[in-house]
Amino acid sequence: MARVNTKQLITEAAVRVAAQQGISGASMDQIAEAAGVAKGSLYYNFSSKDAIFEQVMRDGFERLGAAVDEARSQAAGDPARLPRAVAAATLETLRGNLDLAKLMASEIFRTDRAWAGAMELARSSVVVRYRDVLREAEAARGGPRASEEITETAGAAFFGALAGACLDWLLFRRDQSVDQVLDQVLRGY
Amino acid sequence: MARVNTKQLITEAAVRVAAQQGISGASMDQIAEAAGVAKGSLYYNFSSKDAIFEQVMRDGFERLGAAVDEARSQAAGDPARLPRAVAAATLETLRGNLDLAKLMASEIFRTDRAWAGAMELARSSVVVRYRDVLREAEAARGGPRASEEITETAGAAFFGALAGACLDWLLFRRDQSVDQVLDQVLRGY
DNA sequence: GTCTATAGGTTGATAGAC
DNA sequence: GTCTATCAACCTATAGAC
Repeated sequence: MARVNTKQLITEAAVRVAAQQGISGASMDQIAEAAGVAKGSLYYNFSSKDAIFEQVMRDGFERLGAAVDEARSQAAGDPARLPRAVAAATLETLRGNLDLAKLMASEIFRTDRAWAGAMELARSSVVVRYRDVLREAEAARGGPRASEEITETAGAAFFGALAGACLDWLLFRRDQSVDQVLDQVLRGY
Repeated sequence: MARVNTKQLITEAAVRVAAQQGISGASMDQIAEAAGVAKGSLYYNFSSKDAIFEQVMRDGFERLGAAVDEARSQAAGDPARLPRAVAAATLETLRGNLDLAKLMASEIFRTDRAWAGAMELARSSVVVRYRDVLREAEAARGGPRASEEITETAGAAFFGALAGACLDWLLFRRDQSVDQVLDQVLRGY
């Protein structure tokens, strides 16, 4: 067994390299160098380059889903403020994993990758979580009609608004606080 | 002079190929074949592969900006319905250029490309348009405070919500009408 | 489990005929 | 202005030593 988790060393290096030049632009040589291992070790720990990035994407959505779940359980008693709590947790997670967030943004609508099926499952489970958050908030404010009217599409829009504002913030206008960004995103939610 | 616009033939083919396999995955051989010209003609009309995709991105943002401008001028007399009019124009434009929309989504937050500077300018001008739409709508409904409180970040969030919902719709759940998607996205705007 | 060396295939770009 | 032919560079993946 390895002294450190070589698999994790490799996926973290893959994220760093791919954030700079995209997945196709990230060569196995560069990933090996960034991870501090030989290229042969990449192929011992993963069956292919695709397998590395499938793991990267899986980890990313899992992390995001866990952050949303945690925010939901913490704000369970106050459904009116649930959207803001979940939005804040999302922004913090993306900020703490900026390289990964950029990568996920550039891959989320690609249907050609070898790992597209696995990614679509993970993406869908996150979108459903956002949909449920909007439903709970609507129910709490006694919305006009039953919350079944809020579909996955609304969840995708909420997620898109968060991701779009967050990356605009972190990449192009960093001189804002989290609360300022939240205020801008949540006008209306 | 060529009998048809070879440059346009090439950029359109580049969009089709790159929508399937990404920009890095799109080879010059494939683009030439899809355009129905020889590879040498690619290099006669464009200085490099990067130059082709810089033109592609420029065209995409220009098309989107023009659609927003047209919707704004048509809805000029009714600022309360401006967001929906602009949102509808955005969805229709993305739907009519789905390959290009996928490509733009996967590139919009990449800062490593040779054409990143040009793309950031184009992206910013589109975000400002959405911000202005939100400001006009807020002013029309006599919003709590001056519209200066609505920043580019809100514009980026609005754009993100539209793009996120639209691509979720067109790629994963096509069994919806434009109006249904608009209803989901605009809850709150 | 990690390493080095190399095979095998693809790519972006150029040269020169027509 | 478009074509064909070709090259040098690069990349993924494998083989085999340690």
